[in-house]
Order: sequence, then C-alpha cells, then structure tokens
Amino acid sequence: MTDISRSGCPINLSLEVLGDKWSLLIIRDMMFGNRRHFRELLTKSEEGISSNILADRLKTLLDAGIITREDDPSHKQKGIYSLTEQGIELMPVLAQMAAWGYKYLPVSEELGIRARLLSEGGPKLWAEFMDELRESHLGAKRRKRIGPSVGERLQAAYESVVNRK
Amino acid sequence: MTDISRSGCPINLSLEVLGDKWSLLIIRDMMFGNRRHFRELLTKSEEGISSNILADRLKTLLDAGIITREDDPSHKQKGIYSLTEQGIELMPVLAQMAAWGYKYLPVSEELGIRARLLSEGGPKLWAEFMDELRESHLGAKRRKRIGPSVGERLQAAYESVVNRK
DNA sequence: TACAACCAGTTGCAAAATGCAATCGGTTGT
DNA sequence: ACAACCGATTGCATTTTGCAACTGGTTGTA
Repeated sequence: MTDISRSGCPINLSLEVLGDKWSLLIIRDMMFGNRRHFRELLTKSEEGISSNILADRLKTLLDAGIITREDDPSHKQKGIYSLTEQGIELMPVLAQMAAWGYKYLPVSEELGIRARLLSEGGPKLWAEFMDELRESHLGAKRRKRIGPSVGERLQAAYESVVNRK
Repeated sequence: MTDISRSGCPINLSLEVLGDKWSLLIIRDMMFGNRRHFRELLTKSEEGISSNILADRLKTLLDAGIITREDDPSHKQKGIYSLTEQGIELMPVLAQMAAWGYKYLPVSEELGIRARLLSEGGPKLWAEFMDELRESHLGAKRRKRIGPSVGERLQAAYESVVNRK
C-alpha cells in the first residue's frame, strides 16, 4: 500500500486508482452485466481475468470506496459486491469512454450496441440508469417507472443483435 | 506489437490503448497544458514521467492515431506533437474523469480549479474547448470569438489560485 | 570556432506488476 | 459420502515499469 500520490491533479489521482487494464472492466461488468459475485466476475467476463488479479483489484476498489462487499445470506462463502455512490458515478466516465471506443476502435456489433444506445441517450439516459443502479446496489427507493428499465433495454438490444446473427 | 484484442467491447478496446497510468496524463498535458514537444512533456509535468516511458507512450499514441508528429521548422531535432480529431475527442473522457476525481479524491486546490470550471461548464463548454483544440492542433479555422478562450480562462483561474496562496 | 546548453530519444539493469495453472480449506446439493 | 462449487492464495515465468546514465546530433553564445 504505497499511497503517496504523484500529484494532486484529479485526473492523475483517478488514474492512480483506475489506471490499469482491469479495474474499469470489473466496474463495467458490475454496472452493465450485473455481476455481483467473485465467480461471476471471474468466469462471465469477455476478457478472461485471472483470479489473483481479480482478487487484487477488488481489494483496491474496496479500499478506494468504489465498491463494498457483504456476505451473501444464501451461501456462507459467497460475498456480494456492490457499487457505492462513488462507484455509480463512474458511469459517465465509462459512457464517454465507450462512446469514444465505439467511434474510433474496431468494436464488435453485439458489444457496441450498448455503447451506441448509451451515447444516443445522453446524460439524461445516464441519470436514469444511475438511478436504477442506486436501487440495485444501494437499495435506494425509486419512483415508479413506466416500461422496461434502461438496464433491461440495453440487455434486450444486445440479445437482439446476438440472435439476429 | 501484439494487437490481438481481448474482446470487441468498446470500453475494453479503449483500455487496451489508454489503460495505464501515463497515456491519459500525456494527453492531458497536450490538451490543457499545451505541451507539444518531447522535452516539455518530460520536464513540465507534475508527475515526472521517465523519458523511456514517454517515448514508448508517444509511439503507442501515434500508432493508435491519437496524436501526430511533425518536424519543428525552427529546430531540426524538435518534433511537434499534435492531437488528432480522435485525440481531441478524448476531452469528454478526461472531463468526466476530472469531475469524478474532483468530487471523490484529495485533489489539491490549484489543480482542482480547472476540473471544477470544466465540470460546471458542462458539454457546451467542452465543445467550445474542443473547437479551440481543433484550431491549435489541426489548424482549423474558427469563427471569431468574444473575450478570452476557454483555455485562457482555465489557465487564468489556475494562476489566480496559485497567486492567492 | 570552441563550447556549453539543449534536443529527442536509447540503453542497461533492477524492481514491480501481470498472467497462468495448480491448489487450498471450506460449503453446498445430491 | 462425495462431487461440484465457493472465494480466494501460492509459486513461478514473463512482461512492464522506473531510474540513471548515455548517445548522437543541433543551437546559441563568446
């Protein structure tokens, strides 16, 4: 734990926590893939993270206050990882990064559809999705909504592309 | 050059290019600090990057099409690095990351002021700043503007905090 | 024209981070 | 009783990073 920072710049400080190839992917999976257990994060991600790296990053994210861990009452060994408000507010960062990647990198059609919808929806859609995350990760109450949630719409769009191919 | 990607996810692909502790800092310095030469990036950054890492990252960013390099006509050895349109469009990613860091991390007052102004200004201010970057990095023409540029305003705010302390 | 300062990198090497596969002690369902 | 599953941990090889010295060349000044 060497927490001497290189500078007090907000971008630098953010990168000292999140500046590696895995941390934001873990947050992405928790956010958009609804992965909440170690095993889910380990096996159900596209990229195939190693278990030691996953364990290490979860520890870092816990220390940084971006996620929390609580025991799963249904299974004595399972832990449930949740995003904190701080973690949920990384959504716009991921959305911007996804929009940029979608525009300039060789994104696959099925994995790009979410980025496209999120980008087209803009900050208003992001706020709606963040509210849903507050409900599922923080247990916050939400006013009744009409129709499918943003999360459901993104998932449905993804599956629709997969099934079409 | 191993360019086999772990997945076609836009966030993953972005992280494969930018997911380290230095790349986005270099872009930050080019964008907000107007650093355009190797030596400026090496010595005038807060964090103190090593010359070999800087050389390596500049190569990667060139390959990725995020920056370009051209010879400086005033000095046979100097190169001028510029952001491409693709690089300029990383502005919102940096702005969101800065806003998040400003809110949740121990940001110093003088280095946080830019993040605050940028966050308060929102997408409209970002677009204005990106237009200025197109002018200074791509040589694009801009319609006449009234008063100081966004870059100048950010710089003035920074200096005002430094002088006050 | 000598020379110091500056220029963009490169090199060698030690230390740290990453990636992989096997494994651990424990829990759960059959 | 036992196989499958659980969240990690361990050992080890490979890769990346960080540091300092250095290279070959250019520029400004005396």
